[in-house]
Order: sequence, then structure tokens, then C-alpha cells
Amino acid sequence: MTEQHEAPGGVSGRALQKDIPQATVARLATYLRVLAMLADDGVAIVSSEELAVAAGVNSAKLRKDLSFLGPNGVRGVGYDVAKLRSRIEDVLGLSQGHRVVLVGAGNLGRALVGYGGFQRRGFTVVGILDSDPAVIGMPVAGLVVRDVAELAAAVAELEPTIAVITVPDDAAQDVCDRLVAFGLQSILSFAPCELVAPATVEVRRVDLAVEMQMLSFERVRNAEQAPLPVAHAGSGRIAHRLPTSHPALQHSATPHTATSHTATEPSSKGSVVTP
Amino acid sequence: MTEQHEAPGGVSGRALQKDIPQATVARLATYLRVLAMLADDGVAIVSSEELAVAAGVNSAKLRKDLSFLGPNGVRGVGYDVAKLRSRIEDVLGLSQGHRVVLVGAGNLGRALVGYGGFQRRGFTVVGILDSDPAVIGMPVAGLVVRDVAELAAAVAELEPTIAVITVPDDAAQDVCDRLVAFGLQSILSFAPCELVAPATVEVRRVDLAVEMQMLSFERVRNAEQAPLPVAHAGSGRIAHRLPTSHPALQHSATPHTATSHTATEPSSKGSVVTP
DNA sequence: GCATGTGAACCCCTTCACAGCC
DNA sequence: GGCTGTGAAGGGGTTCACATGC
Repeated sequence: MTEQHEAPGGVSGRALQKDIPQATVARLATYLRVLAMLADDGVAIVSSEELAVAAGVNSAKLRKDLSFLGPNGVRGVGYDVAKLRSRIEDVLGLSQGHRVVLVGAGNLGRALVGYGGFQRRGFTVVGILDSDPAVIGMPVAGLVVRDVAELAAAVAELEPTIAVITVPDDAAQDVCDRLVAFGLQSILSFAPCELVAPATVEVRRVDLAVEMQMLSFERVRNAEQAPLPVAHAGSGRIAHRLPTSHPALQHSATPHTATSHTATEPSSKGSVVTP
Repeated sequence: MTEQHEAPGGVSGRALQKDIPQATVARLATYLRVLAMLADDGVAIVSSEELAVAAGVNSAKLRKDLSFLGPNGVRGVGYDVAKLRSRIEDVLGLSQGHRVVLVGAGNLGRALVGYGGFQRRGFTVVGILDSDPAVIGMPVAGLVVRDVAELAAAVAELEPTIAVITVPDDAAQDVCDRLVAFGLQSILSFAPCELVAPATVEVRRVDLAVEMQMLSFERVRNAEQAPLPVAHAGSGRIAHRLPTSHPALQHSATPHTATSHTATEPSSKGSVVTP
């Protein structure tokens, strides 16, 4: 039915981000952060090798990732930092920024409103709501906590493109349902429970306990392979290893090994219900 | 050198969690949460199908995951909830619980101390530190913020097994280096930058902006495939869809589609530096 | 000469289907 | 009969190595 000949149609071959691997999408976000740092430092051109080291991946993977966006570099030279940056922002749909509404003004919710990292990367928190009379009306980082009962009105008025759920887990599904009913299509939840939503709605979940449990397992795994790590922890004085000023691009290898396991990666897309 | 014939040796075939896929480890943590809910509800036996639905995966994947831990169920019957639960806790190294120290008492750090989800899943926050004189000495959820200058003493005294970094990104590497020097082997960082650490140290990173950017992209992708989602958001009154009481096991399929993209998945293990 | 872009091999993970066991 | 456990098939992502183009 309707075979969808992917005729790009529009002027200037824009889209075709039909099938970019999710793993790649996650890394594009990382590259973006590094590119922003480079731009701030006045770097104009960067090679795949340099960018890759700064982002903690290998250069072949980086080039493959970027190749999904079409040609973005100049052979024998490298990538134009500004151009690549705006290309990635364009593909990720970040060009016009995002308006974020937060549901749940507990510890975590209030912390996120004040978190500068969002604003810096183009996400503006435009509203925060809660059901607890004790916090409704409370000012938080320039916003006032609104009653979640006026969620419909708040959504209509603030026109958020993304919603973040930071309510207790037994309230999460309810909030999610209502957000969906009011038109939200992108939801990030911190509640440690599965959320069901229509297939057209994108729901991502961040479970902090899961992250810690994975850390826990890796320690078990490592301890099993290595015989005895001589685990004498902090005794008296230890050699500080502070400086090593990193000017964004820290080319040469460190005595350490880059081992940041960035949490990210969706799982099954589409229907998962009983077949 | 030393070919390591994996002779299980010890009594009662315990370990052999040598090569459990990381993807599986991430899901084991999820299963654990569901099993805890079931146990609270007094459920004693659960089938792979039921557990899978509750965890948002398909049953074949769940059985495959559990098979890495050895036989844990009874054919024709299902899994013993209590037994399976303690088996997974054992494999993940959660049996004795974990002591967590937090570095960075900003909005996020203080929020995490108060977050009940950790304690409930066996992670006890035993200390929080910061460098800002304005917050040092401040009481936070039963703890007092200590000076990060006494990090060595705090680590020696509190004996944490996991450290969480919630400092601004330009201080993160420094804090990480010191934690490693003081013997920490498992680190979870919320700073949006790569951290370098010895290969023996496990570093995981949670980047909230990346999660949002992935949401952003999926919206672009969906919008591209679907012609026009008729995006008339919250107008006046909308049908509330609240109740649907879920008694932990909500067997039958919902009108919705389970679409929780749980964030999780490490990337490359081991050396990533220039070869 | 040098760095990008990419086909192909490789590996990990998911999915299927069924054998095995209660 | 029913449900677990698992070999085998399939797909997605990573790595390699080189062709391509400045």
C-alpha cells in the first residue's frame, strides 16, 4: 500500500535521514557538543581523527556516522567546524530549539529546571507543574510551579515540544497519558517503570538505578577476570594528578584509557505487545 | 600467558558471568525491578510471557537473557519470583548493597541524595561533598555536605563502592582523577564530557541533553515518514484516561503500544586511544 | 600526499522455531 | 499440555581497508 517512493522533492537535497542508526544518532549529539567546544575555541577545521579522539570514539566510526548525513568534509583537509555543526543540528531537528515542560516539581524536577546544561544546548524549560499544594506556586529558577490540573491549559499556552516526567512512578503513566492526549509527541521519563503510549509518540526513559546496577555488574565482571586488584583504597596521602589542561583538542594519547560508556541506545521500535 | 581454563572449581557452580552481553545486563536490572513489584504483590510464580510483558520486552528475549545465568525456571511452570530475584541480584553484585558517595552538591547532586529510588533498590548514599563554601556544611536529606578537599579522608572513612559525579563539566575530570586515585572503581558521571580513566575503572555517563536530542531527532524522523499528524494540540477539554489500575501484572494488551526506549547501552570496551 | 567516504567482512544481538522437560 | 532453554537464522552496527577526490 502506497509504496512511498522516497522522492526528496524539496529544493536542496535536504532530508533523507530515513534510516540513520539510533546508535549513530546518539553519537551525533556527542559530536555536536565537541564541535561547540571547538567553535568556542576558535577552531575552524577539524579532522576525523581529532574529532574522534575528543568524542571518545574511533575515527572510522565517526566518518561512517557522518556519512549518513551526506558529504560534509573536504578530502585531504577535514571538516568545517561551523558547517558540520549546523548540519548536525539541522538533522537532529535542533535548529529552532525546543520548549520543554516539566511535570513533577520534586527534588529532581526542580533540579532540572535549574540545570544550565539544557539552556546551553538549546532546550528552554518553559513550565513546571505538580499536584502537591505545598509546591504549587513556589518559584523555581524564574518559573512558578503550576497546578498539574491545568496541564491542558499550560500545554496550549506554552506550546512545548518536549515533556519531561519527574513524578513518582505510580503517577507516571497517568501523566504520560494526559500529555499524549494534549498533543505531546516526545516524552522523557525519569520514573522507573515502563510507559505505554501510541506508536507515534516517542518515549525515552532514564533509569538511574539501572545505570548504577550496570556499574555494579561491571565491577563483579572485572573482579572475576583480574585475580586480585590489591584493593587497598584511600590510605594516607595520594599523588594528585590534577592539571593536564585540556584545550578542547587533546591530541596525544593519555596514560589513561578512554572508557566512558555513555548511556544511550533505544531498544525495540514498534509493536512489542503480544503477537 | 596463563590460559585460564575456566574451571568453575568452587562449590555450587556459581559464577561464569564472563560473557553476558551488556544489553542483557541492562535488561536484567529492569527484570529485577518488575520482580520486586511482583514479590510485593505476593506473586510467587511468573511465566516468561508475563514477566516479559511487564518489562516491555518479548518473551524470547527474556528467556535468552535469563539463560545466561544458567537454568532458573521450571519447564511447564515458570520462574520462582523470589529465587530468580535473588539470583539476578547475586549476578549483578547487588547482594551486599552499595555505598554511594556524591561529589557535587549543586541542584542535581542534592536532588539525587533525596531521591528515594536509590535506597529502595539497594543503593545508600553515604556522603556528599562540594567545593563551594556556600553549600559546605549544609544539611541535605540527613547528610551534611563536606568539603571536597577532604575527599581522601571521606573515602577512607565511608568506604563507598560507587561514586557519582555531579560537578560542572570543567571540574569533572579532576574529580574523576582523584576518585580513581583514592581507590574508586565505579563512577557514574552526569557531566557532559568524556572522562578518561584507567581501563580497570568503570565509568558510565548520563547525558541528559543527549537524551533530549535523540527525542528531537525521532520527532523529525516520524514527521518525515507520516504525512501530516494533524497536530492540533491541547484545545479545550480532553478525555481523561486515568484509572486502568495496573496490578503489577497487566496481562492483556493495551490499546497503546509499548514504546519505552530505555536509555542504556555502553559502547566500546577497552582501549580506544590511538592505535 | 592526505583525509574523506564507503563497500565488505566481522561480530554482537535479536528473533524464530523447536527440542527438552515438567 | 505447557513453558523453559537453546541452536540456528537473520539484522544491525562496528571495523577494516581501500578507492576516491582535493
